[in-house]
Amino acid sequence: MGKKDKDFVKEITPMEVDFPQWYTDVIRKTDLVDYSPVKGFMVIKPYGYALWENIQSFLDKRFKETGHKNCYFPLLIPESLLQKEAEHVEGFAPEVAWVTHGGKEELAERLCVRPTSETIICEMYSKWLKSYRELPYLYNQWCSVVRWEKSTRPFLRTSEFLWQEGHTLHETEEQAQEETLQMLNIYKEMAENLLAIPVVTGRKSEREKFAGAHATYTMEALMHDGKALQAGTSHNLGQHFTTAFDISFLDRNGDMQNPYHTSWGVSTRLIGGVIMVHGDNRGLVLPPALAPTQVVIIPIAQHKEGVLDKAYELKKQLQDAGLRVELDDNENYSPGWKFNEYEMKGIPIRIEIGPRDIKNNQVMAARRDILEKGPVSMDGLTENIVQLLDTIQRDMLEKARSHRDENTYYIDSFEDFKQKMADKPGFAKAMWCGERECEEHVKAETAATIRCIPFEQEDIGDKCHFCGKEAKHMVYMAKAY
RNA sequence: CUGGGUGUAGCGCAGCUUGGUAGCGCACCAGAAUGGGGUUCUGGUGGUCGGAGGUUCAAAUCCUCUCACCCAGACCA
Repeated sequence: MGKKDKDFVKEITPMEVDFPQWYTDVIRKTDLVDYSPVKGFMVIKPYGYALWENIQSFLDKRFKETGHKNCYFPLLIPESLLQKEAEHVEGFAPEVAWVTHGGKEELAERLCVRPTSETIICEMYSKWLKSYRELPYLYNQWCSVVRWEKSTRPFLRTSEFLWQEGHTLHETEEQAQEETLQMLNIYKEMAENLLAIPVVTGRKSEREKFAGAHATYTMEALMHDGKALQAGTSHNLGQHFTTAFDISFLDRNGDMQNPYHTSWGVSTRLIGGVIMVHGDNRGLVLPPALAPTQVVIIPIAQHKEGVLDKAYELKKQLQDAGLRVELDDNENYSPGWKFNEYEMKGIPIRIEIGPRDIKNNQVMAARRDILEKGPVSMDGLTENIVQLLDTIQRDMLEKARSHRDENTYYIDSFEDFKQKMADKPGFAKAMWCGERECEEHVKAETAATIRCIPFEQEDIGDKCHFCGKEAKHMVYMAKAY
């Protein structure tokens, strides 16, 4: 197997030099998005959208398997509805876009462009729900939301983003909690099995939780530069909204009661995560399960007798096995150009087929993740490629896990923490007193925040590593996107 | 919102100091040869210099105002 001599391409700034620039270069050169005329709003181009579609189909299937149904609620929400839950409006008001006119006439009541849909959905739920017999409500919607962000970056933070939001109602507190954790687990399964991104799961601190939630659970991933990305959240909303919106039902005892409520969502931000976890200096690296094209076939010296025929035959053979295959027979580009192009786009396997291979009853297959290439016999080729895709998927998850573990460390003091955050950002495991004041102090000094209070607690001390008071939880700390 | 920076062809840039009517590379189009790691040659298309106003015989270039975008903070999926 021959390894590449060059580990970069000229259009992409190496990530060691300037990670944010590397990110921007990658998304632009690989044709995932484009900037629109409106600041902060991105156009998702076909290649980028295909990634989202694959995330959608994975999740949509799991949502339906767990009894959820899709529906659609309106884009605009009357201001009065947004006001109903105090904590919620306080959290979202600063980033809401408002519609004030219909045509030339000023509206009697402003309408907000949804930043999330709890309020409008609860308003409708309160009209619908009558009896415990109807519960649980298990609804989800795929839509976009708008949050007027001050600074934006494609996929990671845009003023409008695509997501799904699930909104469920339950008879009991226990059922709501169970639902909240079930959905978080589905997200985790998706992150690891589809995106090949290992995640840490746990609960958010009071400061970091969703505005209006009883408790927020999160999955956090570590990016290549050592910063954390909140990759999905699931909220147990308790009765906060159902009380505020007067959603009630007659329970089994004939008493009026407010149901328990959850909401959960993941967004196109996940695509930014995939880029920053797996990408390298040659561009994107896509896990096979997610890749819109899993195998690209490049014919070599295609004008020569039989090359193209064989290439098309191969394409059909692989497609029949259920693989997503592309064949590039554009004569205007050299093979070398195509190699670079498809590597940049992160396609997991490249197959080269030329006169020499045909003579030897083989093809050349190159792995994008480790940039290795070698001959593979035509006999049993499909099985080998299917298996290779599987191996790549597994290896990518393992590689990301190793990277995360290598960049997760224990600290022994606040000084030590500051030092480590400055030298080599990553996840720091620390003991914390549980107080908001302490958390805010740490953030002001280090820009790092509590990413989560992990489900898997470790006892690494009695005292808070930041203020010295009695410790309540072990937490993951990091600088975040 | 605070601090810094940049606006000239689709992208990256030069020209501005010392005003004279716009140029280079890539991309794109046509043709030919090439084809196992960004192939070569030839010919071509495309902008009036972010916008407005001013100075001047003459403004990409000088002056004033304005808008947009980028980066770093603060705020956030």
